[in-house]
Amino acid sequence: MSGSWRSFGDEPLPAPLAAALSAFAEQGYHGTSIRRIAEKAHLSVPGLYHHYPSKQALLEGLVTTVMQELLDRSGQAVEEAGPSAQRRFDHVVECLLRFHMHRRRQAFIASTEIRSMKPEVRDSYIALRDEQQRMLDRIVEQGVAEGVFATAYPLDASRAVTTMCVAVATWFRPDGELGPDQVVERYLSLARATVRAGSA
Amino acid sequence: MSGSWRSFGDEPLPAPLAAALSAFAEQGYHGTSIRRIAEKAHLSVPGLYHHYPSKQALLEGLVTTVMQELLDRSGQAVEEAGPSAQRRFDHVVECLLRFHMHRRRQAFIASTEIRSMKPEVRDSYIALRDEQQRMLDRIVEQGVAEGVFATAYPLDASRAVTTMCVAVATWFRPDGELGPDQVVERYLSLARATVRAGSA
DNA sequence: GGATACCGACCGACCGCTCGGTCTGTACCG
DNA sequence: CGGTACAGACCGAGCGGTCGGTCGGTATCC
Repeated sequence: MSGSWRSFGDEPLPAPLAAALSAFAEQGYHGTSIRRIAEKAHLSVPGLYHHYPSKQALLEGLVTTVMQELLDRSGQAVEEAGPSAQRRFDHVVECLLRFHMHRRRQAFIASTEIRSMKPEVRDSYIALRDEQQRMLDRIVEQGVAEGVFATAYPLDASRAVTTMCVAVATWFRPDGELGPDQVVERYLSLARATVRAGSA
Repeated sequence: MSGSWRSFGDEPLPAPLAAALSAFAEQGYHGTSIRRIAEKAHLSVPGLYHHYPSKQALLEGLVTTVMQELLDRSGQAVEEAGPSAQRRFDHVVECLLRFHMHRRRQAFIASTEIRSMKPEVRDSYIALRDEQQRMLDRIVEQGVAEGVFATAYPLDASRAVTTMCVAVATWFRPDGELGPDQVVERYLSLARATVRAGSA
């Protein structure tokens, strides 16, 4: 379906994951006790462990699904954009921005709790994250090769653009003064400038 | 002294702070036990408490000094730049970049452990951080007013530039393939592009 | 009656922190 | 110059409490 990467019907997380999400976002992984998560999920501690085998499994359940979703949406966004580097770039950046506004807490946890992941969880997360970065890298390189982007440092610019999009998750608030569409407009303009896109 | 904001003679931290720094950087605040810090400092637990009254005091000792130092250096950098918005911008960005390479672990902890700070520590840290942001905000606004920066969104561009400079602390490695001077050259170019500075 | 969904009670380990000391100086007194 | 007084630096042992996780159940549904 066209543009489906743009829409976020808020399918609810299972109660234990939703509880872990809000607790981790507030206190961090190590700062959150399993009892606090159980309490937020309206469950006893053994009740919680009936659904998830460990605290680490809760973190894993949050971060692997979220990165996979981002990757899927980005793939759709690029595919829909067609061959133009400019359009591909715009679509991926918009996708990154919308994702980090609508999934802000999951994305925030995934990027800040890397240290708390056990090696296998961390490795698979980083692999997905690198794949996401390379997707944008290739687009910027394509744009530079075609002469539509004029940056002298394509890979650094690509990383910088990703960084500023990801950082949106740290300050965006649904009830803030800027709505998602305004943020997309502004940050798309900034991202284009960073790679020195031809248009204004 | 001219350019003193550029030079980082590595004055060593007191042993307990150095130990806390490396432990917090590896495991995070809540993921680090006081015993682990004591071990790294070659001290017993009571020996550690002889120097610092609490675990929180170690965190405070790391984050308040580091933000104050950044603010001091930025002030010097701006002052040395004179009245030109372009030169002021360049100096502050270079200062941010060099700081986040040379003080990367302190800066990383300060920005990632905000949740772990007790309210008074957090409040004073955030006040310093905001002051740093406003310093760059005013420069970008000045540049836009004078017509040397063409960005349509000065405050968003200013935040984006800060974000990409701060993020350098998360990936820069002293033994990496890019040295500090190269990073400054590249990111200064990116930062100028982001605010649409007149020069190439 | 088996599977699913839970819970009260509990476990060993570890948490941040403190108690009651022991050292090694160093300063001053006679 | 020996002796006393004191302070800073440090530690073994252990405090009350919380941690992640588990055991042995019960209630409910198909």
